[in-house]
Amino acid sequence: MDTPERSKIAGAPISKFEDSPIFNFINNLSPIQPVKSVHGAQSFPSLSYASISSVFSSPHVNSQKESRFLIRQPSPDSSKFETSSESVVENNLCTGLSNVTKLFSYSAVAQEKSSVTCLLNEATVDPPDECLTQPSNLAQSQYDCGSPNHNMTPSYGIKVDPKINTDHALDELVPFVPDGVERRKILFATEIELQEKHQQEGSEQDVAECDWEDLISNDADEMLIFDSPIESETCKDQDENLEDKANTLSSSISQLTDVVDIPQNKSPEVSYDLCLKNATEDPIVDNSGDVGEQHGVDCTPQIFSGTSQKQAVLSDQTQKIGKGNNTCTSFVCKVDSQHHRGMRRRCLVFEVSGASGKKSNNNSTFQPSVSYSLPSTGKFTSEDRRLTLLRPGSSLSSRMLPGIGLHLNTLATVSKDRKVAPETPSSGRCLVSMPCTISPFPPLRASKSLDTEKDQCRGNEVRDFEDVHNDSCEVPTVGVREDLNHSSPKKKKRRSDNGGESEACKRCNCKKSKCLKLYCECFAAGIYCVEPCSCQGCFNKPVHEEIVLATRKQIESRNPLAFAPKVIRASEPVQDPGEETNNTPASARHKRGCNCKKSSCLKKYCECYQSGVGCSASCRCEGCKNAFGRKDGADEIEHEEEEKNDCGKQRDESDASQQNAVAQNDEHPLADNILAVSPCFQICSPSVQLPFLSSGKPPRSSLLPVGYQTSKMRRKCDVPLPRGKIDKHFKTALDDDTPEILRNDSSPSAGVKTCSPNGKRVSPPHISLGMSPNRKGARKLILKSIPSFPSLSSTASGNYTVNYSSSSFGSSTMS
DNA sequence: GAGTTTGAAACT
DNA sequence: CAGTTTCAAACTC
Repeated sequence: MDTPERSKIAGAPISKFEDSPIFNFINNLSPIQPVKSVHGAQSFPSLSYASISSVFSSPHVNSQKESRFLIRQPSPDSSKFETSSESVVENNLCTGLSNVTKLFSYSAVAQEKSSVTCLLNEATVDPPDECLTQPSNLAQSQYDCGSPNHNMTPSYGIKVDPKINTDHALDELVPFVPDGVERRKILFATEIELQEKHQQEGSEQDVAECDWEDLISNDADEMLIFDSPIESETCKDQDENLEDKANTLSSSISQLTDVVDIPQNKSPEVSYDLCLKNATEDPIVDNSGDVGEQHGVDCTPQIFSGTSQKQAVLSDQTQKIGKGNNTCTSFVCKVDSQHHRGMRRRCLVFEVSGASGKKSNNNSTFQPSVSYSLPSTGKFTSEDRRLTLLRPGSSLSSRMLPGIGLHLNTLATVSKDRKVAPETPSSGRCLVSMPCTISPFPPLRASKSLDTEKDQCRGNEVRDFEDVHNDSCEVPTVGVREDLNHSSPKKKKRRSDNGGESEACKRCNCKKSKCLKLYCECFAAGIYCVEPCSCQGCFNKPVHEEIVLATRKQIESRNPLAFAPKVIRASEPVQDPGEETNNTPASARHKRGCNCKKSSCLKKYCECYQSGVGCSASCRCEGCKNAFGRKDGADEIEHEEEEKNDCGKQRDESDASQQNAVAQNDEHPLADNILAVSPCFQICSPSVQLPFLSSGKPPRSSLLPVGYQTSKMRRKCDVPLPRGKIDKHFKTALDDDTPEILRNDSSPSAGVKTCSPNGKRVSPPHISLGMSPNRKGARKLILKSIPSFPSLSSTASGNYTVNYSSSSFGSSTMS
């Protein structure tokens, strides 16, 4: 907390670090050379500041997540926890160890590459408060790890990661140890020296740093509140119980650890150093305990990050342990119990982030739920986080992310590489959630604040994703930050919540479909049902992933585009990056069109209206009065009749799109992103502030699949729209001989009609999954939805971030 | 909160 | 492909 401690950390710990095998391991693992680490150390203080801003500026999802995980990961010390509960989980995950290791290594590399520092990443991810808090944590951990530049961070994280060390990387660790220690020593010494110099040189900076630290310390204190002795005790008790249960399982793990010869004694120190914040702030907390908790916490994400199968395995293990019913839940619970402290940390962080530090949730109790300010349900999954971040009703709300789910999951499963958000399965969505999908949205939101309630809701969803994503990937996005600031840790609310938000956020309420049919919004959106859902007999949960996937497959077999976004963007991707893409919903059209007869397309019964798009020729509606664009071509909204001359409906559509775009472009980052992305994105990004949206949640389908534009619609109007921007977009779109899907997903104009004239889709390849790299749109999709890297969620998130930035910024930033 | 309306999804 | 049924959301009271 206090700077003095910091000094302590900087100085005293060194020996400990050196001694710790983890340290050695980290040193060995980190591709980065010690020098960098030193640099990082120096920069660290300053970086912390800069990082915050920088974070906003540039989100490096990958690095963040990874860094965060790495950082948080407890030292091997907590042999108990690790061996017991975590070890079990880890064992299950063992298969994934290699992956994890790769990820870490990858992350390390990526971090090096990425300018963003770990701090930044986390900062971005975490709410401002969190940032403050984290800095202390990170400061230590990260600091130790390396410069904020990230150079060291990755390696550090890797090293730190007890799991890897004990479980997977044992072999690797052994060899690394020797060098690492000395390196670390040198690095730390250098860092210390540098810091001292730095302090001397820049008194001002120091002051600023001190202030910052003070702030952090303050925040930390608040956060620490959770760490009250009582909590610690309870946690300990729980931990003991868990340990007992897990002992059987852990025996094998302990053997592994023994083999590794990781000095537990030292490990605590290391963990302490790493977790400086906790340790410093919370003297009460046992180092080992902290470590263990951290492990648990940290590990969970990693575990989750693993494939669904892995998750399942984990869940099984956790069940054995005996804590939660659901795999996710159980796992989470276990983690919580075992790693209360760690959870607390995390929770604190999240809370801070979510609540912007406001809420300390008060959870006098230690339970993670509390710490996360999660839903009372006790689920801890990403959803919870999402909830906390999300909704709050506050501007922030968070993300929907959770949802990202199945489809996302599917994608994830398809590309195992993407890993899921670290989140636990409990939150199905979160767990399953595809980090990738998530990541993209956050930026959107970030870029644009969601004003409308629905938008918020969507935003919440998105945020959820973000949160999840962030949690896993910790993408630093300005928007996220904003959200965080605004967001209260409150759980996301659904329909129950009043106001548009509630609607937007609401989940399904299926009673007979088991949430395995398109009736179910969650399922249709490709996300798992979450707590907020009031569905009955729901199978759309991570636990039933197989069923869900099978069902999904079945449905897709009937209709390949069943899960594709229902709305297609009319506007094409802006040729000029500078120009705004008219991604607005208005420009979009419903893939199949509506069939309204009584609602006149003026109510949400109408999918077009619900999606905020005008009716198109594909609509079979009667008495269309769609405010977003009539089927006949007359736009209710400020349609410019002049322009209509060009192309009847299309023109109208385009007009509407333009107008809407003009009005909404900024407002709806979603449109772009969403369109580009998959339905999942839709969920995430509902931020369009359409009137209806404000009142209600945007239909998940509302998001346009990027690639699909109704070719018919466009072709009908060969003539470019009168308006330049739109015209441009459309031109591209119109030109398209190439399949629209391929052309662009994200691009507004690219929107191709997914639907056949019949209204049934022409099945374009799944957006998320495959996309030919050739096409811009496809490429974007790939980037967004699919993590290029096989790596865990972090990578995926990173990809998304990139996309996001591009999409949010009009694709100015290219992926 | 219950009931009705609506239109998509699913089924035949 | 059309008609019907089922379903859940949207809406109303």
